[in-house]
Amino acid sequence: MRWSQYPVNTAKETPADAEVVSHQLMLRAGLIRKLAAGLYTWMPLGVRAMRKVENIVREEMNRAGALELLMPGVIPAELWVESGRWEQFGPELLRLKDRHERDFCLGPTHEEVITDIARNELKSYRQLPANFYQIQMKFRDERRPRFGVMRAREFLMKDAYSFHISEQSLQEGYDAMHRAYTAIFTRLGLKFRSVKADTGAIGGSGSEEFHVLAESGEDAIVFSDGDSYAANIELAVAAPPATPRTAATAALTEVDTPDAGTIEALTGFLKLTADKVAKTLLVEGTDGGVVALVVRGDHVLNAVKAQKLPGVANPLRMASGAAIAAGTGTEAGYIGPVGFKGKVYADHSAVALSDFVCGANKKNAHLTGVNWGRDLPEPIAVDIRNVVPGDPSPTGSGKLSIARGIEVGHIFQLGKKYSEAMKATVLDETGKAATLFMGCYGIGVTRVVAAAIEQNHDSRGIIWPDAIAPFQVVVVPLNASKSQRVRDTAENLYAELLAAGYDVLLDDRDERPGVKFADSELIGIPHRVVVGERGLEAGKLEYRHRRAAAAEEFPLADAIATLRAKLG
RNA sequence: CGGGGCAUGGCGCAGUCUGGUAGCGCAUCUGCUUUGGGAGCAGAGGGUCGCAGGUUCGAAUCCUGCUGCCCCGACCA
Repeated sequence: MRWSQYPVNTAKETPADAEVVSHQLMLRAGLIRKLAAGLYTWMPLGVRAMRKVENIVREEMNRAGALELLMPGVIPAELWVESGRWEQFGPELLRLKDRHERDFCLGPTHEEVITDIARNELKSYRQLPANFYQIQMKFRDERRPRFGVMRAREFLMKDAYSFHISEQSLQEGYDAMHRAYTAIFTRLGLKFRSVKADTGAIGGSGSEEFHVLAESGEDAIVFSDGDSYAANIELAVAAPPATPRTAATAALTEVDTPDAGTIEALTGFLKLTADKVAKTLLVEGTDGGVVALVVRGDHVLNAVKAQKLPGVANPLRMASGAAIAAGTGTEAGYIGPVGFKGKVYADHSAVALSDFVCGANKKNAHLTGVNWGRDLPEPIAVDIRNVVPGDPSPTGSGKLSIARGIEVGHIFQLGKKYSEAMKATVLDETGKAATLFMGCYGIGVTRVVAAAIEQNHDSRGIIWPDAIAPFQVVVVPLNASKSQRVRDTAENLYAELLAAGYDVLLDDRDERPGVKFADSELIGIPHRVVVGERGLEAGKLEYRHRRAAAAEEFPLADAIATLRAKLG
């Protein structure tokens, strides 16, 4: 491709409304243009990167035995009513009516459609297992689209669905997808981890997420340095402390703590550390009352864990000011479990406290020297906090660390959730109808592109991994208008690289060297060859990798062989 | 959906408080010079100041109502 015929408008200035680097760089490099909130046009350069990801995904899915198909983006409501999700899904599902006033939605995911296909097309256990996938634009009416294509409303997704006669076959299919995903992200050249995950709204049993590691990632992922344990923070198990609670030594005392309604203010006022404080949070219960959740002052409540507790409303809702007053007689900031009449859950680490501090259920007052069993009943000990770095691994070996990640893939064992609701069965060996076991497997293709940039960039711009780069190599002639020799050499090299099968970009624009260097670095082409009069005098060209600190010269005569070695 | 903020050439902004002929930088176009790290000079084109009302002799500026967008907020590929 010739740059002069390829309208990429690069920008020196960073667009004001772009928050994260990948979004900024994608706009500056002219990969995408915004049409509306969460809706982007992929410009030619961006599409090239997107297609590279897409093709690797396609190849590995095919290699794993999955079959590509393509379902409609617009889905009739009936299928969603049948699965129960027309009611459940909420405002993320964009609903619309056709000219006959019939209800439709824009597909945010395609379990319903594929299950309908499966129940009509799959008749016998002999046809199983089967795995269908598509690569398609999805639409989710996100409550808050942000970070450019990272969380867009319309995005390209690879979604796969597998069907099985048994749980064991499902497990095998799931494992095969895990291997395929590992192969995909490895080939893409990204640093990634898979972690155990909560199944969330889609439902089902086992589930793992694939995260591209990046400082700016929205998700916290947890892994052990002692073994292969890895989970996202929502699921990561906070093990009970190994050392037992120490005996009570202090007497229960009420102290005045004016305006100490936060842990920070309280610890400052009482001159103690937050791990001596029991923080009490009131949440709505299933019976209309409130439930007390107690965690240590230095810990954070984990909503996903808490809302699974018996008696706690799911999804988790913090109690209103009125409910707090009714339940405790005070306001948030001074709540404590002593004398609380409702159900009290406490995190293992809070249960292990002795002589601790908590709210006195009286404004501007706290209790010190509090001890479970002596001053109040033993609470129900549970795991309701986020793990913190240094916590012991729940497997017993090693300590946990926390890293930031961007979720780019998610695999689920759905079980019979959809096949049961939609009556998808096949005949088994005995000729009886058997409900299908299902798995589903997603990769956010457009998000992978953004995540790759998030993980691979510097102050000058994008640094594409070779596998994703829109062009592998850029040929940069310097001051070509002044030199026939530079022009001819660059043209020849360009032709030879094309003939050798490389994606090569020839910067044939009549621009100054600085502009060309800056542009090719901004758009992130990993390999660069400079053709200049200076080098040609000595029969040399110049090569530089986007990550290299300096350029290296090589003989013009060996150009193709040298570049083959560099480009792979 | 709550809370906060912003809408002025393609992009980034000033001008609004205190009404009086719409400006700057980048980008674009033309010419000359320049050419190993985002050039210089000279010139040019491009904006019904988000939309609709209102106040006024006069509104980007004041008032009212809409709309769009951005940021913060516990489930997303």
